[in-house]
Amino acid sequence: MPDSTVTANSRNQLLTSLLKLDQERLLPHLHQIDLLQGDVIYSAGDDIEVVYFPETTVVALLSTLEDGSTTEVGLIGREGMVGLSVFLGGAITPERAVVQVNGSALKMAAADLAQELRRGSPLQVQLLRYTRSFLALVTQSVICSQHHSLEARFARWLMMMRDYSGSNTLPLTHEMVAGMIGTRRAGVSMATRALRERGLIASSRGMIEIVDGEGLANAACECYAIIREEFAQLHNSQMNSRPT
Amino acid sequence: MPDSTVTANSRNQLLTSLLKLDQERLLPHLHQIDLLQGDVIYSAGDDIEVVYFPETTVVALLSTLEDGSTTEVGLIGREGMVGLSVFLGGAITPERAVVQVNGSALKMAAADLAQELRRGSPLQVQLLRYTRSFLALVTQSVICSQHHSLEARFARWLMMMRDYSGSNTLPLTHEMVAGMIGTRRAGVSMATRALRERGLIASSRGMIEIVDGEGLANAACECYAIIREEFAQLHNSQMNSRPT
DNA sequence: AAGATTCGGTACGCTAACGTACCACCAGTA
DNA sequence: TACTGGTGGTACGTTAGCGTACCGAATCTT
Repeated sequence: MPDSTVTANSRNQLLTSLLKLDQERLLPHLHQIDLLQGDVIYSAGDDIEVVYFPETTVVALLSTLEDGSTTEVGLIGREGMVGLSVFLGGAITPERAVVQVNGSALKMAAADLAQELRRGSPLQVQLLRYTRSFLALVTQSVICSQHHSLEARFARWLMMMRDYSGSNTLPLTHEMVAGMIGTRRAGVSMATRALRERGLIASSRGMIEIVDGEGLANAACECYAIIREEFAQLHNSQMNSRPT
Repeated sequence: MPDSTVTANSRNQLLTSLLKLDQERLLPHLHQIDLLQGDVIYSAGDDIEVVYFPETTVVALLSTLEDGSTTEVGLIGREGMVGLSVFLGGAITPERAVVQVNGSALKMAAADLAQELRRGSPLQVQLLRYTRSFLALVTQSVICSQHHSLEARFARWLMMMRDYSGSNTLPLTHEMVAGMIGTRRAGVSMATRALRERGLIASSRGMIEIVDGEGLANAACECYAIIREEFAQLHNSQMNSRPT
């Protein structure tokens, strides 16, 4: 597929919200790439040289402590960009970015993004909005990890993964999930059993399937609805500024 | 004191990092105000009509759950601005903002800020940088509240309050602290006793005093150093772009 | 000075989650 | 086919922190 169709067909909402004129200027700098689950896009402390606009892939930002324990602090899908730090005026990223769901993204050199922003691109406004939503997501995670039970957080996380990936079938080991929601592997196993016994999910080796989405949403903490609402608003504003 | 000296003398680092030219354009829109501990600047869901540039005051952003429990998600002092949402393209704030430390701030109508930004002010770059640091603060809080003990988080919080307020003597009730770090009042009382027995703090009714700052920093979780480093970098970049 | 209110110290039982460990099993590989 | 590493189920003792409650002391009010 020729590069010239990349942006027009892109499913990344930051890009599609731009005018044709602006999209075409970005085109030569964008390159499609397929990302695989487990790919490490950035390690903590890396210089960011490339940013990514997910189309169908989903990327997690992970924060790591001295003792090696990790927690996911944010998910990024087609509504956003991986490498926000560049936009926010920093060269390095404080978190690890790991691909959660196989899929496509468009990549772009950080320098090209910086130049595009310097010329006063409308992308600036879109990125500001996105930053707001992303900040809301992280903010909610603070109080969530403080006050909500493992099971409720797990349910929320599964629902969010479903929304981001568009699939009820998630190829995940308990170990991976544990690293995301910041608990032990054994804890995830127990939560999985609890949710399965309530008829909300099914699971097999390396695979979790959402059987009853509505029920799972109810099992999730309030944070799910709050975040969903925030990103629904972002989506609307992105679509509203989209060229016809 | 006449308004004309407000900006030049301001101790808000976002403002002092600007060129005289830009400062003078902002001047007519800035008004000094004294804030008192407990003042609620925004309630959750409020339309933001005014933003604040703290000079000596410290403001906390609080997130609240359905059951009424709260947790602080960020502190804002003279390095930043209260009302970031305006900058990020939103009109409403998702969190409550409450004054923690008596002091001065400069306030400005949100509309005036928006206009200033529309004209391509250098303030934009400063606010982007600040957003980056603030996001780093919130991000760290996610993993912190997930993995660190009450006592360590309490120690970190005290140290941050010391840094922000510039005073070792903090007028705080246990109840207030509990609302900040997201626990029970009784938990704060116990943590206070533990830290006092270690000779790190002293306390009396409505007052906590840091006796051994270095020791308290050691008692705090690693998050303290990480956040401190992030804001030290912000401070440097703010000072470097400051007019001579 | 008396009364009311806020604040802090402390205690009790309880539960979620931890760290760890062991085992069965499934899926590749030799 | 047997071996091996990754995965998930489950269990045990431990603990941090919860919810709640009660009381005395400090402070404010009148």
